[in-house]
Amino acid sequence: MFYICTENINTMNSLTEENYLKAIYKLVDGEKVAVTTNAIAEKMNTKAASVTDMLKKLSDKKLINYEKYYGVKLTAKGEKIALNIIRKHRLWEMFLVEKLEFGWDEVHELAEQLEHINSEKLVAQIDKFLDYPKVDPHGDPIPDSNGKLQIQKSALLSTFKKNEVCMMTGVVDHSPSFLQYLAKTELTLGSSIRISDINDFDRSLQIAIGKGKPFFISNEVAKNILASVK
Amino acid sequence: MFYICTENINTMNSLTEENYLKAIYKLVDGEKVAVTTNAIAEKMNTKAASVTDMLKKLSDKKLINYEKYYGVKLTAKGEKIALNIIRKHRLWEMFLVEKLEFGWDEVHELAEQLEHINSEKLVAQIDKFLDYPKVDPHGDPIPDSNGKLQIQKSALLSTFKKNEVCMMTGVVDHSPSFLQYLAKTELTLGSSIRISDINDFDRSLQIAIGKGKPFFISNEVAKNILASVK
DNA sequence: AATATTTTTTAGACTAGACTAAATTTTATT
DNA sequence: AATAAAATTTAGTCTAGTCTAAAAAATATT
Ligand SMILES: [Mn+2]
Ligand SMILES: [Mn+2]
Ligand SMILES: [Mn+2]
Ligand SMILES: [Mn+2]
Repeated sequence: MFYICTENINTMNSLTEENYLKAIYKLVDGEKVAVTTNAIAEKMNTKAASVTDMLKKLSDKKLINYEKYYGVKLTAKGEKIALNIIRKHRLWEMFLVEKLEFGWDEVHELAEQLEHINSEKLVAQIDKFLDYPKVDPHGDPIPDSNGKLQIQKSALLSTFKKNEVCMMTGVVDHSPSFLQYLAKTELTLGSSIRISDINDFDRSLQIAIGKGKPFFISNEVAKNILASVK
Repeated sequence: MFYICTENINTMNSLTEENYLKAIYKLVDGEKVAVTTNAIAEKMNTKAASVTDMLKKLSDKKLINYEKYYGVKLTAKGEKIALNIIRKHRLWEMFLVEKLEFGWDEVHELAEQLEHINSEKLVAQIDKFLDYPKVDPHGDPIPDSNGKLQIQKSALLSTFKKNEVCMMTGVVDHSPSFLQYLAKTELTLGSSIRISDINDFDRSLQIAIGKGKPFFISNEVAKNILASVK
């Protein structure tokens, strides 16, 4: 049993407020625990005192439930706004990669700007233009216009066993350097990965993509790749 | 003889600073006169006192030449920044109309937001995606990446004579209501217009588009349509 | 040339969002 | 249970951008 927010979320929230809501959403990450002031401060690259100020404001606007010294949770409305920003972020990333020849390693910062553009029609049309994609260029799911999110059940590539075959569905680390590294291999979203060997000592893997020739990846890399059983 | 700015314009200017520069550019409008504080205040929907504050700041940044009580002119660098914002505005309008099924009457406000997105590559790719358009959906010229503007020599439709044939190249009034009115007629950019009659009393026109049947437009409308001799 | 009007600038105050330093509350350790 | 450490909030300050009211300069009118 859970509640759905039917309120109009197209109210005026500042760019800063939107970023705080998004940060809180990402810190909650499905778990039901309250998010701490320090965690938000770190994520937002700001100081705890600034966060406290903003929490009061968001609380006044009924976008979060805030209890002093305890922590903070998004209200249904706050969560819906956060999901809408994430929706826009991921649609823009998809647009940049699919239509404007951007690499998957160079879209995030730009999407951080574009996600704050305020136009329902624009989002709807971009969505249509891309033919309603379900995931973004990094394999992250795109919330629908109601803020509903398709949860995908993937596991870290490092948890698969020898001779298993799986499909790459996403990445954990989104840093340009990691994405650029992957771009130099055959590891892309949708790749069929066969684990041909696992090194007992360092947990590094020998893998093969489709019918390609096998190559090595470190455990560090394998821990940052998401895959689903085929 | 005139000077070209070769300075890097990709410095950090706030959204507000960008809007002031654009407002000043539009108020200069080719003429060499200085722009007044009150004119800027009116265009920016703000008060003269606020304008004075901003003029000091832009002057410190060497983006305008500001003399107290006299008025203000853009420096070469200030003008280049203004033209770059206008370039982005018009490219975004074109993108919205050409690729996302927006009407020409509903893109301006959205472009006011999008023009402040900061990414050289994004602009270059949108330009390429649109196949390097020369004019925006309203017939306004799109500055190139160096800030060079193709000046088009058009005249008001109200200045043409009976039986003359011309081509519609743009609009003076950009308001949604005027654009929506035009959208209901056959008057669109590129339309071949023949002036079949001019009413002496109220200067209203009887015109025909291509081989279409003639219809009337008021002098008020004719004064807001730009056309070039065919 | 003197005076009135308009335009522009200055002075002082406000808000959003940030910061530092100090106070308070919570949590961990003895 | 007392004390130390960590987390959080409060208090006070700062900047960008806005405002109103008053002062100063420029322009128009007599
Ligand atoms: Mn991203
Ligand atoms: Mn992404
Ligand atoms: Mn426009
Ligand atoms: Mn336009």
